[in-house]
Amino acid sequence: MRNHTSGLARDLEVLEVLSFAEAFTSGGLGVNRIAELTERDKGQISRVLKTLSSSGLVDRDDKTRRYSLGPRLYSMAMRTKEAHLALLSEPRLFELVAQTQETAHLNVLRGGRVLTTKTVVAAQALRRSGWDGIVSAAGSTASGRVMLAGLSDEEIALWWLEHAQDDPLPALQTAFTKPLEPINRKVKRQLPAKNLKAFLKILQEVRDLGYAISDGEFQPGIVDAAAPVRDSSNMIVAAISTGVPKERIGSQFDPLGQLVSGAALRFSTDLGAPIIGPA
Amino acid sequence: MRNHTSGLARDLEVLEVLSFAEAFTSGGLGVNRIAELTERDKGQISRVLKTLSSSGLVDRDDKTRRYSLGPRLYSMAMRTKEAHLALLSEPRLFELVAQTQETAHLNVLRGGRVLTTKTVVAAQALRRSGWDGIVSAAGSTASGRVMLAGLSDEEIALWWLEHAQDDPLPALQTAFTKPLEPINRKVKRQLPAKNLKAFLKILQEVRDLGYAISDGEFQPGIVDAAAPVRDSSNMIVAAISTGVPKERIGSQFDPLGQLVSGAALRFSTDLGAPIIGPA
DNA sequence: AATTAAGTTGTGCATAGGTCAACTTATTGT
DNA sequence: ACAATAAGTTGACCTATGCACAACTTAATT
Repeated sequence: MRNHTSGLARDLEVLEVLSFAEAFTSGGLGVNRIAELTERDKGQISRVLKTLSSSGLVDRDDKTRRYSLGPRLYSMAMRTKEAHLALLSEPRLFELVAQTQETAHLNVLRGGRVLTTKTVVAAQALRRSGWDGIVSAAGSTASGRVMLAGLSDEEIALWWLEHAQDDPLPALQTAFTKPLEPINRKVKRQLPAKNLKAFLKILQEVRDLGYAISDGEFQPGIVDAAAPVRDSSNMIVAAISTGVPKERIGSQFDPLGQLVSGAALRFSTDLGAPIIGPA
Repeated sequence: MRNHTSGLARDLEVLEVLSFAEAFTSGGLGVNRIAELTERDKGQISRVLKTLSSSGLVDRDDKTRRYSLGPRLYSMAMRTKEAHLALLSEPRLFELVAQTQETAHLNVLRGGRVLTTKTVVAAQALRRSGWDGIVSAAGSTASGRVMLAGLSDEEIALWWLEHAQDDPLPALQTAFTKPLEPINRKVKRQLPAKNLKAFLKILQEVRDLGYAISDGEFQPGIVDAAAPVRDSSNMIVAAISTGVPKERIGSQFDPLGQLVSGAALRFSTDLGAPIIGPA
């Protein structure tokens, strides 16, 4: 079968590059730099950027001739379902922060990874540039597991086949940091479970508990707890999570799990989820 | 001249359509509908959507086979927040300028440095052609201190270890533009505090006050005052600052600090920050 | 089960876009 | 100030891309 949209896919890489650049540079990137990073011809990149900027997805600074992500992107994003979820989740995340005194997140599942769409930090904390938009391998985070646990075993098996090998970080990010080296996909990552069977067993435990725990898997020394958020059709659409330093709770996971579960349950009812008794 | 990116432009129309639809429909649009709205072949639209959804820009509901705007859009937009902050801050900076008759800035923290992203100059100010884009060592500016004060002491200690030796000049920017050359760290700068302990003490004072003062540290003869800006997650995302010639206010710092605090607080509520009582 | 609608995949052929180079406009250095 | 170098834009050839149309597969409706 032929591809038929590889040109589009290539052009979208320009957006990816600009997205990463946003975090590291100010003032955007020039045509040449983008051409290098995407390994394409600068002439073509010049034309692609012209089109992208005429749509408003990227912004051109006429003075410096540099490009960065545009305002249209922002206004579009505000219309996504994730944006609504992020907005609506706010009060519940604040409640959770008040209870735990730790930073709380709202996460969604995208392919093999978990994407943080909203973060509420505890009063006296400033998480450097925030985790919003950061993705990580779904299988090794509490949030990922709690969302996967909502699937049937067959669906999980399919997911496993498709995504178990996904890198924990998007390949482009490393490509960006070391722009001259080819994308290296060899890096192995530690799966929380070596095989599907063990993974299914873990997810069964998650179902029984109602929440998931990650003991230092995502960040060393941090215990993460996550619970599922369901919408009005009782589908799991997101996860609420929070991370606590290991020394604060030791191995007393349950109280934390209960708090996170409570927050997720209240948010679910906000969204119109049916109230169900203890499963 | 030939067009060279009209295919891309056509494909971007799909995003436009989806963005438009987001407001009026729930559950997204199907391939056929999108093909109608864009006046294109449904086969091709099917393929375009596959590409767009594999990039995460659009989201496919496998159950209903409908497409809507995706989470990647949201995470990209979150990275542009800095740029939008600069835009949104304008009216509040103008207010502050009206009150102080001095130039006001919006600053963000980037690594060990403070970056000025927006400047509003007072009418009768000597034209310094703007500080925008200028970076300076975070520890020795009022803005840097006020943003660092939002961190816990442990996080500040980490920051100190990592960044206390950073040059006042924008190493990050050049490092990015010329990734192969080592960052030059030889330049010494004067720290406002010689050691971490003294620095922590200063930041504690900043917390108590609600604003930070820099008496001639940044520029000789200029007193800078800065206050923290918080977003809807209650996270400190920027600082508003203003500099006044020493002879204008002598050592009467508080009135200036109050003005800057007020401006920062109003801007914070613009951004949806929770209104909290005196901490 | 039959009918209709929605979505996906296959293939020839025209054209969009990749390559490379000439040109124009900034930036740097002497 | 000028030359030299770098960054960005435009031009033209030619092939791979993606469009049109249709065949096919899958889901919804009767």
